[in-house]
Amino acid sequence: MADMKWIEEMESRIPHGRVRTRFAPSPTGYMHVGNLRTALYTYLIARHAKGDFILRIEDTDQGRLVDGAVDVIYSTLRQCGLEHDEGPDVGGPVAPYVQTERRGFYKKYAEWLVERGHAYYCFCEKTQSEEDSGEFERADDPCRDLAPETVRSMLAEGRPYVIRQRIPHEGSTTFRDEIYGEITVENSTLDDQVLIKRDGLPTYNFANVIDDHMMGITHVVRGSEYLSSTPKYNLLYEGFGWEIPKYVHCSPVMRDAHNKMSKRHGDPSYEDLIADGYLTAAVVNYVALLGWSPKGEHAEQEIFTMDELVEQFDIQGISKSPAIFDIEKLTHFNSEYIRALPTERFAELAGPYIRQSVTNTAYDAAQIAAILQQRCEKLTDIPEKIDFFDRLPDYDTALYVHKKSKTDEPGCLDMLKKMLPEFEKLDSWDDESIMKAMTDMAEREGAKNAKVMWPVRIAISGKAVTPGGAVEIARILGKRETLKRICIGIDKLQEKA
RNA sequence: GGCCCGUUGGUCAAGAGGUUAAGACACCGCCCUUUCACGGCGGUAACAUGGGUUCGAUUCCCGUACGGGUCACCA
Repeated sequence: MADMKWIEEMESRIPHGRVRTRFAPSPTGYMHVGNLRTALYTYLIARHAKGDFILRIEDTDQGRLVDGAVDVIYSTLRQCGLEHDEGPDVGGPVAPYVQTERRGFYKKYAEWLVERGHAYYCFCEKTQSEEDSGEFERADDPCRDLAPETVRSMLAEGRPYVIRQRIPHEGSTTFRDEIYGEITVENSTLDDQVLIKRDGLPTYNFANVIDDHMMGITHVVRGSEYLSSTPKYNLLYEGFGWEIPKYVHCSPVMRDAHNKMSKRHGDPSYEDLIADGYLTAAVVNYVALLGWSPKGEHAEQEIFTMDELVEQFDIQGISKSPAIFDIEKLTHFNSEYIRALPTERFAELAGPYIRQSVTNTAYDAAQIAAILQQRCEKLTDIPEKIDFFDRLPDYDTALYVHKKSKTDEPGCLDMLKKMLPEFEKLDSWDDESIMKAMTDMAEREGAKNAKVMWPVRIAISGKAVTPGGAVEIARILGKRETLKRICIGIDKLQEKA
């Protein structure tokens, strides 16, 4: 007999009258980009409607259990600004929020569903070969129409059983997805899926329906792989006489035209991207636009704060077709975010990367950060861009000739020789003085500024491409080191000549 | 294979019967420039396909092709 008292008690706890969404990850130890996007959309739908965002942990797959995996979920959501209103850590009106702690709930609902005629006990023993060959067709299931007293006695005997959903043989089921619209399928294509397994635990599909209902979820947001099981969900809701939630099925995030993003194929997870030097805000912004686009006056906007996303997000803007993850476009977003950072904040983030290659603390990290910020696409680019500070430049590979021939090799040597005493003469070593020494020289020589600055840059950095120009680099290097490097450059060029 | 879904440039995408078919990334060119970058300007590049419906289809309908999903006592 179904425990109606308990069910009524549970039903009375369900919040009504507000939008409630849930993110229900399985704790795997990392956050897929696709999962992150689902979490984001789920969060945005709730917040946009001033509703509740709930975190539920689906940890029933003990085989996949990973230590500390739940903490990864908490910290990722926190970093991304997806704060939940209810969840295992903060509690809430429909606790518990961890599926293993809800173990006992499902069977009670399943028993009730049996009484309502939409599920039945099945005592069939299936061999593995029958299972594999699909020999047992749903329509054939002899338990579907067992007499009640037979069922009672078999139960009393302690015969093992599963509980199956009773799906009508005739007719069709129509459900509405907020993105895909109305979808109708023939009931004959649906099978009497197992709700409660032989071990008494629910199947994923059943647990989901029960949890979503018990938690008052109004918008079920999930991957499109669940589209084909949705008719069965609908039949379950109908069988219980419950209000059907709105479904929002999101197409997958792909690695290429054929495959989903996956850790297995070496595709980056959220934490991999962060380790690769991407900023959380850039990742979130990019991912938001991967499968969703704003409408109306904001249709052209690409950079969004979380508040703006909450304001603008609209289910109508979610795309039906899969989107391929494009690391180059993410990189573009990242450089936009890096450039927009307050200088102190960038210095803070860049510090560790700067020290990876500039170990000499005589060189001020803040000054180096200042020349880097506008020219850095991701944080991990930093060490290689500024490796010349610690190491003497490699003049043998340095380019002494500008690709557009603004300067030429003999001119370079000449110019370095001329600049050496000018720099030596300087009393103060600041941008203005260094610049003036060089522009004065250019003027005297009747040459373009580049004719002077190019060889100096090469001599002191050994690179054709540097963050900042000759002036900034000379300033940070200091007068002594700058002079030393120019002398070496002169020697090298003379050797070559 | 059955059922379901999808298909606009290389990628993300706008478009809602009549548009020179937006915009962004990437790429190319020019300008600016103290290199690169940034910025500015410009360029290459798309409606999978065949039939309808219509005065008119990227837009609506049907078929085909291609792609994806799903057909577990996994989640």
